[in-house]
Amino acid sequence: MNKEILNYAIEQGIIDLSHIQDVVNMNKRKEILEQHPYSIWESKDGKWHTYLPDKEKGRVPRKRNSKKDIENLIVDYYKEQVGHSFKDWWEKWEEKQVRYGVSNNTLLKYNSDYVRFFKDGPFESMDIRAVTEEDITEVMVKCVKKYDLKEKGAKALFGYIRGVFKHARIKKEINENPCEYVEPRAFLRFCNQSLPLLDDRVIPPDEVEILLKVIKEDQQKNPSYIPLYAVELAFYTGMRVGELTGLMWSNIREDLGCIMIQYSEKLDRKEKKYYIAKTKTGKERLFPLTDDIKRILNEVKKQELKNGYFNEFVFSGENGKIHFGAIADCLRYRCEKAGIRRRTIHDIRRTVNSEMRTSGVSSVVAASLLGHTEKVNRKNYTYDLSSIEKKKEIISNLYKAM
DNA sequence: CTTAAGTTTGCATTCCCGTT
DNA sequence: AACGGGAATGCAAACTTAAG
Repeated sequence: MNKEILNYAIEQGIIDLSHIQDVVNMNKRKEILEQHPYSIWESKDGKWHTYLPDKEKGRVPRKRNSKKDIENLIVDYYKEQVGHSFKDWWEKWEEKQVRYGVSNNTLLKYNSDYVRFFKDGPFESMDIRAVTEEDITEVMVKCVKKYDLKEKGAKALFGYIRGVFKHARIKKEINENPCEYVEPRAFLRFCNQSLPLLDDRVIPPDEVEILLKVIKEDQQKNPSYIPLYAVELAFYTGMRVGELTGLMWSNIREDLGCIMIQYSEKLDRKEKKYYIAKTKTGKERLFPLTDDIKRILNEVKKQELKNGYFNEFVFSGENGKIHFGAIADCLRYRCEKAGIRRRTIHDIRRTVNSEMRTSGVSSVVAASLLGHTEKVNRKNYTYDLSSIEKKKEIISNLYKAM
């Protein structure tokens, strides 16, 4: 509401501030009663009943003469907890994280994870001073089972809880951190242990062939649809999707015979704004300008000039530079069209690397081309794509040199 | 480990084209 | 010109994974 209108209404006595206070209190009361997990009922003798949470017994019965009295009891109980609940300390921890400078994207993730794991759950209203390592283990086991969490997910969730308790410990709300007594084994053993299949990570050669064919066909049919060229370029460079949309014409260094992969387009999900920043590792890298890449870039430039899309960014459409969603979606629809399972730009990245590695390129060179460390290259990007014939050849030659 | 980039999912919106 | 159905494309929240 407009501030002047509000002030005017108060001055004129149209709005009475004391009434507003009443409304706030009523709402707060209503809110407290709504989140109370136990029902409120009247017994035959006209008495009113409910339970209140209890850290030892779990819950304790309570009885009063009227509904109003029992509600007052509940409201008072929860008011007592104010400032001490897990929820309150989560908020304090989050505020601290903001002060320490976490990004908006991370903040948004914290919030969505809170809703997912804690909202309306038993943990959020618990008095943090009374939470024991058993309570935490119990919550962890419940969440692991409920959400079928993998080990990483479970560890991330535990990381949140530990962070909140650590903060509470530093602020002297609690004397020791119960998380220190939690045995991760107790919940990790319920984690989903399944590993991703090879086909989930890399695109097999026959599907690469089909996709490139579909892309070619669509380029002929709809040559001004720029994302098609970006997907094609991904197949030749293994670039990250943000790097593709962050690519500028000034990065195409014909003089050096290479592409300077320097920027990455990112999205601030809170502000809903795209921005250009450094690549994920913060480093620039050079990628050779091959004939295929030159061909793609020339076609892009030609189409953009023809349609009036041309600007400083390599991949631009009628509304200016395109965003990574367009490239990801473009690939998705080409897959559907080709009748193969959905693939992502990152699948292409893994495929490009695995092709290099299975044909004998060292991790030093592959990692340098893709812009990550050798360790990351081995851990996340190297999959066996060699055919059984190739393996046969290798095994046949095993002792030839001796 | 924590931080944040990337992917998935499920619509919403726009485009296209044959039909009224 | 308006309609309508299906395909293509765009978008955002929810979820997974990469990488320091």
